[in-house]
Amino acid sequence: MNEAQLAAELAFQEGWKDGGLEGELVPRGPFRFSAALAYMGRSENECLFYVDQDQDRVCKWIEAGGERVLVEIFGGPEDRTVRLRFLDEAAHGNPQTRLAAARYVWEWFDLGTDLDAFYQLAESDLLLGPLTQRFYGLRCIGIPDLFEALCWAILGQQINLAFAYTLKRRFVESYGASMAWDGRTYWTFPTPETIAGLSVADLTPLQLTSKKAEYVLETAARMADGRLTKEHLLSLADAQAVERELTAIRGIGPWTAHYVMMRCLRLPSAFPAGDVGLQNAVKHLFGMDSKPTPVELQRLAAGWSGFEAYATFYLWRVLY
DNA sequence: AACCAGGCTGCTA
DNA sequence: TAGCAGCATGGT
Repeated sequence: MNEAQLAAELAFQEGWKDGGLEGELVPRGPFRFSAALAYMGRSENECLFYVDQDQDRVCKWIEAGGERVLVEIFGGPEDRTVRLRFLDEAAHGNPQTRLAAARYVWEWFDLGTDLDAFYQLAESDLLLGPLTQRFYGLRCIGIPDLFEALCWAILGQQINLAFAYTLKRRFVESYGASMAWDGRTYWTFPTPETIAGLSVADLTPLQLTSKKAEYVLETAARMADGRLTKEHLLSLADAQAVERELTAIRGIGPWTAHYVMMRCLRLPSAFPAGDVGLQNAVKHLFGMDSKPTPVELQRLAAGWSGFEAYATFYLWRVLY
């Protein structure tokens, strides 16, 4: 573990209050649980967690520490913290399981990042300033599992988000694990081992293109045999090295690499410059009559140095 | 009913 | 190095 990772682990341990059947995560810096919930409820078709807008909570069957636990996640006092309630018995006598699940949620909600520095930068930015007020306390909701992050990005290439969610649902419901609770079915994302054992013909019926099927299979094979791991990517020296490593894989281009760096590896300078959504957000906010080019976007982003990932997430939030 | 969608590969010049 | 066709299908 390097210095930054050690600091992050210490921050988590400070923020996690285990109370047995329930627990609380206290984030660093500005945070509003409702901002996270609003983002997470953007698709009715989400299959990996269930957002209950009426009751202000999200439920997920979390895979952590070698076990799976069903967790209810809701806001704490004044919307400022995240509370966890462990619903099934797996976690009840097991502090290690609770710790692992809490660590997952901490990472998922990016609770270790202090937004103050980003907000300070945004204050003098024409584009970001208003957004940080509009979405105050919003964290970059992530995808802690590397295989899930890569697959989601690959599935979502060059199609609209609604269809991407449909593809993900078919993929998960075909090859993931499930459990039923309170009249609802909860799913975990398929493992690389499971997917690596498939062929293109198993995936095209889900309406993946044959190319996407190949990309997903290749990614699964690399993760199943250990050539590709999150730990290794995190150990690399800089973002460029990570991008090189990821784009060496067929089907993973700069957009997918940066998407994963942003939502899974949490590299603050990750920036999917060619992203259509990003272009549309900027076009919309500036009232332009055509989309900015990637070069124009890069010019804009020059002022966001070190915070490109958060800038991107806040810009995306405008659209959905 | 065109046109677009949170791109990538592989081929040209 | 830069440009571009092809992919291939659902949403709006």
